[in-house]
Amino acid sequence: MGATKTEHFTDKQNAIATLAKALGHPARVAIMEYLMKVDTCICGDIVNELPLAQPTVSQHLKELKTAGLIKGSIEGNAICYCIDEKALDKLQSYFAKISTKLEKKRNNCC
Amino acid sequence: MGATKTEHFTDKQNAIATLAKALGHPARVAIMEYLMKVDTCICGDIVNELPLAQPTVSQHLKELKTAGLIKGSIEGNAICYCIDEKALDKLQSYFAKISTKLEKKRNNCC
DNA sequence: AATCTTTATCGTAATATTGCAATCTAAATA
DNA sequence: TATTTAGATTGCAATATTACGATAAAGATT
Repeated sequence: MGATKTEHFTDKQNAIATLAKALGHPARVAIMEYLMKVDTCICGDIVNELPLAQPTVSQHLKELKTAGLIKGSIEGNAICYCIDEKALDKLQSYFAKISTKLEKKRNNCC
Repeated sequence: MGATKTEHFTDKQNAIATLAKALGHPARVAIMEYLMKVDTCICGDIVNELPLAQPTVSQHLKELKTAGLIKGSIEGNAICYCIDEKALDKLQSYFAKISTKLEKKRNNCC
């Protein structure tokens, strides 16, 4: 088939999967890291930072935006993209929670 | 094309992307959560927990294993899967670091 | 207004992913 | 040894992703 059976899983599982999937490509990780690095949100320039053609970068940006990881506001004829902290907080607290749980168990197995 | 240009990105970016990609499917998130939930690592049963056929689950397990998120040891004619903490630690510290950095900047933009 | 600049969208080719039925493998047990 | 059981592998169909050339849209600049 090829289509994910999202309806069989919980909303939370789907939400985490969506965020993780959005970061499941090195170009998108690179974009996030670039947006982190520049102190104020830079407009444009992302294309020059990446070894990919402009339409490809635009597509990756769209996916990050759809997933809620970044937001973009129009700034003249350029667009100002920056990180949406809410989504990253979700991921951060999710993995923090898991790490805490794992700590408690301390290798009950394997 | 369709093939990711991994060679253009840093090892670290590729590593994070690989881990994120592995969690980019709700079934795999569900598997991880199930392995978290059961106190000791249970052998088998994962198939019964998921709304997917056995070959499909087996494939998802393989992907999680390849990404380094879980490890499996043979236990008689069953297999004992459990979470590999190292990979989760990587993700946890990655997002923790990002969150700290974002905190410092406090919405310089947008 | 004509042109430039920046970003999005369309169309398409190459490749990857998802899912399952059928089948195989190997240890366990009858 | 024949059978059962747990899990992997194979093969295939449906769908998704990745990448880019060509082109469009819209504000900026000349």
